[in-house]
Amino acid sequence: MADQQTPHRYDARFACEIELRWQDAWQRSGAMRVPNPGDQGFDASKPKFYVLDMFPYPSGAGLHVGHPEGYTATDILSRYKVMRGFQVLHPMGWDAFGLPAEQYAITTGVHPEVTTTKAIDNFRRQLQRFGFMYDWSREFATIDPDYYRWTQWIWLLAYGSWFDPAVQAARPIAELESRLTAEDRMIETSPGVQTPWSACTRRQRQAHLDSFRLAYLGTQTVNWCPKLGTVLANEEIIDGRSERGGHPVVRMPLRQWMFRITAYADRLLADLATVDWPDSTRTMQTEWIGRSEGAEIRFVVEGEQEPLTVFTTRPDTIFGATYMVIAPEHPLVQRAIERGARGELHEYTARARNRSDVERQESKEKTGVATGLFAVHPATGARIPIWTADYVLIGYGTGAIMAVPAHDERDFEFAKAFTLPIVQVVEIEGTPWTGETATTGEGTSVNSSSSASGLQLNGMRTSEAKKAVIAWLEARGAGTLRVQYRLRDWLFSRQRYWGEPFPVVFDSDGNHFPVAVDALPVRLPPLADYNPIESNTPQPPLAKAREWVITTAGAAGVDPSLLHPDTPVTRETNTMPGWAGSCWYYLRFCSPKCESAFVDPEAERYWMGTNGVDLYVGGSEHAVLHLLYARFWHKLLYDLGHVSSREPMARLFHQGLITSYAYQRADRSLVPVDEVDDRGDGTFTERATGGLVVQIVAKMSKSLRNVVNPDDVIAEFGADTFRLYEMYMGPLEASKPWNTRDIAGVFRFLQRVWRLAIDERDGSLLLARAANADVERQLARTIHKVGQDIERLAFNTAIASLIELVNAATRPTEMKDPADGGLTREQLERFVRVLAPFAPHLSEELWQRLGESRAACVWRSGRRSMRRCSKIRWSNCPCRSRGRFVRGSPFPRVPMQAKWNASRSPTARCRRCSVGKPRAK
RNA sequence: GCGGGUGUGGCGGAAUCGGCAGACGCGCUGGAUUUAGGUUCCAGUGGGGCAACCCGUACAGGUUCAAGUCCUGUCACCCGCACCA
Repeated sequence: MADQQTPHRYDARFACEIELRWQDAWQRSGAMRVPNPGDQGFDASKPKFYVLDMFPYPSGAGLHVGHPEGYTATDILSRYKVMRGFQVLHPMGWDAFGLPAEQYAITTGVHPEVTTTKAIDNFRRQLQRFGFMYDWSREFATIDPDYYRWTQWIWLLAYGSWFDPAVQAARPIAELESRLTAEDRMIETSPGVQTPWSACTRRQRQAHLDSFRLAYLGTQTVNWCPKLGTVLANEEIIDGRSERGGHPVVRMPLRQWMFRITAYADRLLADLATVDWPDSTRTMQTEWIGRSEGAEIRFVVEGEQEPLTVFTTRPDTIFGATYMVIAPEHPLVQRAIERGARGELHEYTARARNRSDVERQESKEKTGVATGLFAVHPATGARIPIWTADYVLIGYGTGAIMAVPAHDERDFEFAKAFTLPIVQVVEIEGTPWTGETATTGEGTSVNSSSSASGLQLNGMRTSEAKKAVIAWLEARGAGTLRVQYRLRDWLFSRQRYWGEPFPVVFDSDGNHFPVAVDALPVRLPPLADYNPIESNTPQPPLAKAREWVITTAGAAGVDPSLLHPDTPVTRETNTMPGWAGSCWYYLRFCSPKCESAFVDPEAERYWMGTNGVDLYVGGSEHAVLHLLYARFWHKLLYDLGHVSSREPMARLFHQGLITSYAYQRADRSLVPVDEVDDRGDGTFTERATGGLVVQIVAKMSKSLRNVVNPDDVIAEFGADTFRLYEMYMGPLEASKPWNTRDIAGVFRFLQRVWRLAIDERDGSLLLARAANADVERQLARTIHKVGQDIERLAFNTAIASLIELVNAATRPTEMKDPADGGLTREQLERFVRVLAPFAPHLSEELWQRLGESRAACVWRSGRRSMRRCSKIRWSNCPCRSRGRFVRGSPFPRVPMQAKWNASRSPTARCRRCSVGKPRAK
């Protein structure tokens, strides 16, 4: 607190006062507005820089200290880039559809829009208090009808498109239709029946086209989460439980809207090489897509028309296939039951179906039942039994495998459990075959020949044998090369209320029809009761809005040429998942008010350019889900000519998690932070008992009472200190513990800055009469370093060098005349510029007191000559005598890179070293 | 189990290219200023030793004139995936 002697001290009250004043001034002057091409103030000569934060889900709990971490980083970079002459787009908005608001509505009956709007207002207030340079005129939320209108529009675009394998890109489905008409192609109208296009009924044609749409209605085994009352995408499930809430998930077949993301698997994979993203994230996406090359092999099944098709990555081990396994859900199981298999089979498949994924995860013990069917080995002609077991998944490959127990651990375990034959067919160097375990990996084929079929693999390397088998299979029509992905199509329907409605209706026969683009948005109807409808088949809450659901084609906005306006129709009652709005928001920020398109093409070309967003900052928890989905939508838009870059985000950066300290008793139970005393010697005690507790690092959580509220911190130190503290904690990408005690350090730094320039007694400027040469050199070096550090997002070291500079320039107490120390007016002006991106309010205040205006605040790098360390260029001494450094030896920099040779040997050099001279700073 | 990452003082961390380990901050110690506390300023602060010096970047080896940094192995923690054929 400022006392009588120092009324002009930089304390929390004063910091808050100038912060609010400047925030208001920036807001009123429109300093944060960013013009678009064609707008007033737009300067086409300036390069653009688009920096984006992952927009938040505005929860009722308000801002968390984790939010401002990334936002401060991007704000510093934005302010720096503006000073460097860039036109910077740095927007903010709200990812506002989602489960928490809906679940709150279920318990309280308050409409999600009410709670969400309130939460948004609170988030905006909190963010504005940090002085972030967001262009608030571009703000929007995904729940705004003006926004979700275009989310629905993009969905219709996918609905009206197909993936043309010839060009590996999305094309309008009308092109496919005209091609079918022109070529009068034969299409499959029912299993095994081919009909020429011209002879097909309208229904048949429609069904055929529907099977190609990128957004399509598919019956799939879905992940139903009873607790959440909705289905979930594969990506939203971790260890058989919902990512959100950790509730159990069961599998059931359901007709749902899907996205054909698998069509883009290869491009999503290949283009990862073109972006500047963290390796960890690219690896995770690569693994999620899970491309594997192998063969599809068709086995003849005794007494069946249809062959059994399997997928294997090791076709070379075909001679080691001693049995087959099909998933319990495989159609052939049903055939086996029909053909009179034992009751055991029926029992097993029924049990496997009901077994939740959680249970499946828990026990990996192999179970299974023989189906009684036999397949014929294509090379040897041997009869091999077909089993069913739940270790084979219906969702991957063909849901069937040829089991090669000798060279696959899972098959080996199963063969041991059911005493099935095991035949070694690969010899692996360094891993001798013992028959005790499976040997996996590549090697040389053995026991792999059959004179009858002419397939000879013995002696071949694995890669060679694979090719030979595939060629042999293809020649006989018994199989082919195949690429398989782990990635599945994206389940896009949710049985929720608080999401974007699908712009689609159904007639009484269940045919679907799109809502015309000019009838968008399809608005979410209000509802009194948000509870999910209890039912065996999942029923979305929207079904309760009966007047909305039951309507006519005309009222719903279906094109009259598709359906007569009086036709009774029902609306789709599923809604889109939370990811929908975040898939394209970065595009809307380019022209948030555009009414004629989802994005204004000129604005899109300017801000997105050919590489997309220049820097995207957000948590690594979105490494797969959001970032994969957004890339998919972007590629779809790219194919259809709506965006100009192949990838949405050129550079990606994940800020680390801000954790907190927690305290543990000897029995590992946790003690709330506010019940612990620091004894100051690195040990901690529990206040109530006096017992020793151990400090650990944990996520902030209510139960540990270690959650830090940004509002409280700002009230105590000001926003500039908060910003500086979070940036000074450590590397941006690292996870680091919040330590309230450390904030004082950066607060004191800002006080020193203030005291350096301002007399605390009367508020007047304190300026040095003449520049000190050492301080001047350090200032030049600091400006250079801070610029470099900002570019590489190393804010912690940038701040450290600012502190060093201020420490060097600080006047000692005993100095009588303040003009003998500190910085000159000109030096102070340069210093304020480098400080400004980090502590914008304090800097602006000093800048104004120096009589300058913000517009003139450009970044000026120091003169190179002034950055040199000192007049005598001392350098690192490579000289060692008996393995020891000899200090203080002068040594030119260049030869360090040069090769060492005898004449330059350290001993020779050290003879010339002048030991004992001081090292220059 | 597989893949990726991280291990540096009492604490957060620095060392960008293989070149004086511990910048900067917290905490702690001492001093000056102050009636006092606080504030501010100055100095010290990896461990051992009176010292010169010795030891020190998870552990064990290796490469190199030189290793926190590169290589091999081990351990611990974190993240992702997990019966994906």
